[in-house]
Order: sequence, then structure tokens, then C-alpha cells
Amino acid sequence: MEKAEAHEKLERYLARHGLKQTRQRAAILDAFLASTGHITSEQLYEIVRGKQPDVGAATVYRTLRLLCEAGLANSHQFGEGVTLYEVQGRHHDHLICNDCGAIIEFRNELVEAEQEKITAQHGFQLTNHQHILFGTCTRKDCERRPRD
Amino acid sequence: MEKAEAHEKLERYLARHGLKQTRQRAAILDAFLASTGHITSEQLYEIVRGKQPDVGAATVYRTLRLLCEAGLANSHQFGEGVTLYEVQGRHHDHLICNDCGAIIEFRNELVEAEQEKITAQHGFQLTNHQHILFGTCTRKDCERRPRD
DNA sequence: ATAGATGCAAATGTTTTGCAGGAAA
DNA sequence: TTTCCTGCAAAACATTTGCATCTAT
Repeated sequence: MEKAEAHEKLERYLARHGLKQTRQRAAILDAFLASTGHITSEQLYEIVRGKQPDVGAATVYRTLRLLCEAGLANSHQFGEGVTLYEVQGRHHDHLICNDCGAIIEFRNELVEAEQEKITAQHGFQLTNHQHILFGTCTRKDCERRPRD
Repeated sequence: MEKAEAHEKLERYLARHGLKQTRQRAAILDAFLASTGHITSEQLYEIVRGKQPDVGAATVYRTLRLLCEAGLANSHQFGEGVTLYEVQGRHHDHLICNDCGAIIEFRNELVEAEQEKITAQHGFQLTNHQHILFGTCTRKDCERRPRD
């Protein structure tokens, strides 16, 4: 997603919902778009803070949720008690190593298509999904925990 | 998974790791096996407490993590800040309604097979996965939030 | 002028941990 | 009799919320 395009999309969402454009929201969106892969609220807060020291952590949390509602971000819970966000439109699924924690991204059209069928069968309309495969990787330098 | 089989499996795991069998672990496993669908630590704690009022919440948290490591349980984070557990071997994936929160279970062999291929392609050995489809259901009584 | 947004600090909710006493090996 | 477990309370942690103040509209 283009930077300008994203800002326009947010603008439209704000207008449609009677919300306001603010310096903070623009700055947070900018920093978010500049991120690659996954980012937490905390991490994004640190980055934004570098440019605008007066921004509060709560605003970053609030804005990231707003971005999800506006369709600009997606959130994931990989099971460590933290919420990870990624830019919408850079869709892919995840393959995670149980031992070293490496996260590999993949995209499989066959599965994507099947998901549509499954949801339709249950009378649902698919909006988004989360598909995570956990396994053990075979990299030599994998920081593996002793296996059982 | 049979009750006896599960207890044996736990026993083996404990022995192999130099851990001990305790009254609490047995009681928690029993209560867990008797559950259907998904359960939180908190909920399981309430149940166990009914039979053994002296069991602490921390022990339930600790034991549930142990059961996951022993391959008797699986954990999920559906995004509400709580960890849900389910009995391993009753495997299925999930379809969740964004509006009413309904959780529907499904199982699709085509997807299951494809997962093996994907992991193999990346030099991984698949151990488990999490596959959640989010959408809007069409039940008339769906407690829907006002749609945009 | 008014509805919303912000920053701060306090509150929340779940899960983890330190520790002293208790139980299994 | 040593090692591991337990319950309790306190701590940790990410996230949310109340509120007085500011800002976009």
C-alpha cells in the first residue's frame, strides 16, 4: 500500500465516522507503514517517540486498533502475550520454528481458495484469517532447546 | 484420547523428565479431559476447586503448560487476551464470527495435507498449527455490532 | 463552540514468580 | 533426604481507562 493511498484511506474512515485527523495519528501511521514484517505497539511507540517525544503510549495503542478497524492493519497473537501488527495488503501466513522462534512468511493459493469454500459452507462471509504452522526448522545454527 | 491413556502419557512424560506425580496434577488432568471444546485456566481452576478446594490457581496455570509440553493439550490465543486450551487429539480448526463471537469447528483434509507440503518445502517438520478463519455469520440472531 | 483526542497515571486482567512449607521419589 | 511441588501473595506484563486539558472541526 502506498503511503499517500494509506493516508487517504484513513482520512476517509475518519470522516465517515466523525473522527478527527490529528498530528499523532498521521505520525503513527507513517511510522507503521515504514515498518517491515511485524511490530508491537511498544516498538512502534519507541519509534514514534523518536520523532515526537510528546506522544503517549496509550495513543499508539488506540491508533493501532483504529488502523485495524479502518482496514489498514492486521493484528496477530502468536502466543507470547503480545499483539503483533502488520500492514494490511502485505498478506501472507506464517511458519514458526518452535526452537529458534524464526518466523517465515508464506502464501499458498490453494489454501486461500479452500478457505473461501469452507467459510461459505458454514454460511459465513470470510473477512480475514490467521494460519500459523509450527514446526522445527533444520538450520544448523537454529538455537534449539534440548529436544526430548 | 482415553482417560487412562492420557494419564499414562503424562506419567511417561513426568518420569522421562524427572518430575513427580501429584494429586493435583492428576485432578487437573481429569477435569481437563472432562471438558469439551475450549477452556481457560481460570475456568478449569473453578472446576478443580469444586473437588479439591485447596488447589491454587498457579498450579492450574503451571499444569496446563505442562500438559501442552507433554502433548496432551493445545493452546490457542484467539485475541481476547486469554489463553484457551483444548484436549490434544480432538483436532480441528476454527471459524469465528466477528460479530457474535461464535466459534465453529471444522476440519479440512485438503488443507491439512497442504500444510505438510508447505512445511516440507521450507525444510521444517510440522508439529502443530493454528488455523482461524474470521468472518461474519448470517444467523438471524447473531448479536451483530452495527456494521459500517 | 463543541465533539473528539491526547497524555498521564492509575486500573485492569491474565499469567508468572519468589518463597517457605509440604510431599513424592 | 533430596528434589520437586504447592499455595499464597506479590510481581510482572501488556493493554485499557478515567480524567483534565488540549485541538480539530
